Amino acid sequence: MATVQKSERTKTRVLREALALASRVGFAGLTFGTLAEQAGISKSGLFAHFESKEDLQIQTLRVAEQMFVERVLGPAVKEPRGVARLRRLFDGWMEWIHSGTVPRGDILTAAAFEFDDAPDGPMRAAVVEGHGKMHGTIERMARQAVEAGQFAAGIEPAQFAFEFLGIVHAHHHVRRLLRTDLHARRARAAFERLLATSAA
Amino acid sequence: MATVQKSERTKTRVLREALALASRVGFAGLTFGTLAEQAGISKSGLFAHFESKEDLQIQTLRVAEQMFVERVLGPAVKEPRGVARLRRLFDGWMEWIHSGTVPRGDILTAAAFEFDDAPDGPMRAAVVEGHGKMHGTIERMARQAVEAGQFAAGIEPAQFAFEFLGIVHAHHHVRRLLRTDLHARRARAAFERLLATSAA
DNA sequence: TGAATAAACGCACGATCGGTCGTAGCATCG
DNA sequence: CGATGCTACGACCGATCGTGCGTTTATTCA
Repeated sequence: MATVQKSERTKTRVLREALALASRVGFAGLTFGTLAEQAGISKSGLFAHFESKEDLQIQTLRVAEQMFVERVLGPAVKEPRGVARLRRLFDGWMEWIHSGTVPRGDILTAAAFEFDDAPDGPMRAAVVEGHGKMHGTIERMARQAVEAGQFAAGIEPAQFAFEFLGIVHAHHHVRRLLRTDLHARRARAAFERLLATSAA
Repeated sequence: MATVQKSERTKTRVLREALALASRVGFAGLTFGTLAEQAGISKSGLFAHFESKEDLQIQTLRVAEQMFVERVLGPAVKEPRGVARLRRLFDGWMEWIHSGTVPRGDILTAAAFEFDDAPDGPMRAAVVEGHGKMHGTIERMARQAVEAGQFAAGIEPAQFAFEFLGIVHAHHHVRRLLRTDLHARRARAAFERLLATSAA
């Protein structure tokens, strides 16, 4: 028994450091050398846990996704279907961006920007898959709002999802570029306008 | 006379190659080695024209900006003030993204994504400055639309600019991530909705 | 044309990258 | 307790990065 292997605890700790590091310098800057230094482990020791840099990146991304689900998506789906759920998702996402959890903003959005033009590979595939899942989730929520009669019948859920993600990404980007939170209200206003013009 | 120095022509040619290269692999991937190879010049020969990598990046960015002004901004400002001008700007920008001019989409937007979280430096400053100019331009156009009575009096030009840029950036990003042009109509629909809800 | 100048070159540097290998230490379990 | 196997280590490799240096080649101008 006692399957809480020593190795497993080390790996968890290393992954936490990896997430922190990636959130500061991006996934491309997540190198074995710097991670080893930060985690207090030797470079070659890392290879006992990750078989390649790509593997390290993907596992780190998974950790981030898991945190996003716990802190943003989970609370949202506890709300009743429709507009309330969409609102909670947006609020949670904005909070996630501003929280100290991931200091430089939304690491998942950052990864999407980083790898949108990368050559094909497992990491890019993982990012694309994550984007697809998120898009599908928002689309489903929008459809439920239509079915509940909260959104007009003519509203296209996919169009709604595109614009929803666009607002979140725009906020993330401007925040990082200008290093100010002043645009949070712009994003919120855009979201409210999106909701208003979708209403039945 | 004949002040069209040999060097100047070489530099122009090299910069054209640099722009093509950066549009394929990003500004970070714009290395002296690969550029030298592509331009048919030696690595050290490049240092006769660019004193550092940062210098090379900035000069390449300037070339791109100049092209953007010629092909997108110029035609737009020939339209009458207000909605017509904004429409032309959007159309031109979408065309610019899809044109073969810069194969991988809008290199200026790409640069903004690449450097939004970079450490301070001349290149980041240049990108921020470019974003500020663009934002200011759109804001001004929106204000003129309000003054012309085409937009409602309550419309905030800065909010309009934020959402305009958001739509363009979202399109650029999704296009690169999913490698399809299917979302051009989503961007257009979002833009039309933005115009419609801004109308007087 | 010849002297002065500028452009382009080959070469090499130190740093850092992802990754391999042989080995020593320590946890795990019979 | 003692054997086994995983964890972590230090040293090292080849490639590539940005960037100097000293020299050769090409251009410009008197």
